[in-house]
Amino acid sequence: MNAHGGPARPADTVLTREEILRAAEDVLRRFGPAKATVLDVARVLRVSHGSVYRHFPSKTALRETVAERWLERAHAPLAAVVAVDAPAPWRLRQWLSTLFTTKRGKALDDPELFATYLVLVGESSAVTEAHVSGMIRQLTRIISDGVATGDFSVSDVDGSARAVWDATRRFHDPAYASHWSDPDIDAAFESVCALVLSGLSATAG
Amino acid sequence: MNAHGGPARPADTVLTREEILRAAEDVLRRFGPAKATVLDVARVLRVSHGSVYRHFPSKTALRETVAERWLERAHAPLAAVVAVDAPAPWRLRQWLSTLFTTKRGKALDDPELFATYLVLVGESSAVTEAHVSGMIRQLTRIISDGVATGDFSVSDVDGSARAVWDATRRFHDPAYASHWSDPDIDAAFESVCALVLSGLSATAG
DNA sequence: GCGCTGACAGAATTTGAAATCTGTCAGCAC
DNA sequence: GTGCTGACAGATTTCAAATTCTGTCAGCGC
Repeated sequence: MNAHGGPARPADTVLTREEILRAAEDVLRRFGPAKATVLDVARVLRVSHGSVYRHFPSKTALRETVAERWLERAHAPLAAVVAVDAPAPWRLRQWLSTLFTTKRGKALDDPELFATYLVLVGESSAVTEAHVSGMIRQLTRIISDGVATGDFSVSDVDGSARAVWDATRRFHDPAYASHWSDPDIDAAFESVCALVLSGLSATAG
Repeated sequence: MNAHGGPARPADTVLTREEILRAAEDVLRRFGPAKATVLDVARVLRVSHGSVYRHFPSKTALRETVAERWLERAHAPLAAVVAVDAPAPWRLRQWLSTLFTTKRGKALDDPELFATYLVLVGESSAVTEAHVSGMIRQLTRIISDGVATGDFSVSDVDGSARAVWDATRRFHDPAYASHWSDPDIDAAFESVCALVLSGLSATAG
């Protein structure tokens, strides 16, 4: 830490995108989304704010990139669940449960930081949409595996993946974060999970 | 209409709760939730604002009552679906579809008014909670009927009703109102409906 | 007595002038 | 040439003064 509270940075080194992103995360964590300014980021890095604009075309672009990185890091564990060698129903339940647990953990562990990233992600519909497509693609893979093995029986795999995503929104949509500490949230999650899994594996239809 | 734009009111009549509620709805429609004041309501009725406080203990209580009435009126058609003589799966689908269509209609027909009532309802968690319990009670009735006739097979009727409510949130939670004009919203609704109905009627599980 | 009024205190909101920030760019230093 | 600076215009945000609102209540008129 230096006099400005920012991380020491070699004075005779070129400024990198990565350094700026780290400083931006730092400033956002400390000041929150409403107060964090490009000037603050530059101050932490001990450069002029003009230098920041050599690496990012706008404050918005910088914040979008920070949001993107956060989403990537937060959901990294999910890809592993998709790839694991296990029955599709188990993987689906595991995937949903990991998604819920991870997000709830972040929300309850540091609510302020979570709220900050919520704002950032909410600012950029493009980033959100790309991220959601990725999530639904993972669901599609699990479901189509299940159909191949006979564990699942659905007519429209893409539609079902979308339906699973929508049906479980209460447990992954940050809009509901304030309800994630309800005492009966785990029971509610189990009920919806059971309903969804039963719906996919139904022999009737 | 009089000089103040409010409905004419007999000058030599006692002020009633009902008149105040109607005036409040009028003012909220015209000025929106942020600008509507008790003084405005009194102005429309051509009385002093002290008179309004003889019938409602606070501005909050007045707004809560307005919100309550709106929820009641908006969801009146649903009770009929619960009571109709038809197979439970049909009734459940009809109930969900009516809920979605009605709300979407209100949201798209007059977005400003819808947003106004959204704010009012959001202000009072007590009103919301009571309303949601009522909705889930209706779901419970349909599902338990279905279990009795063998159309549905679930171990926990209350839990399933809650799960159906949660799984269909994207189509009735006003937080999603901005997505209700998406081009593929009907397909998404059908997918979730199919998943839910299949999940309830599953013979496996 | 009964219903209503209107003045009042404290709380909340509005307003607009001052301060700060975003984004650009000519020019400096190496 | 390459990377950085800092002054600048226009946009946005802040802050405190002034207005408006909420909730109460003594008292008026029928």
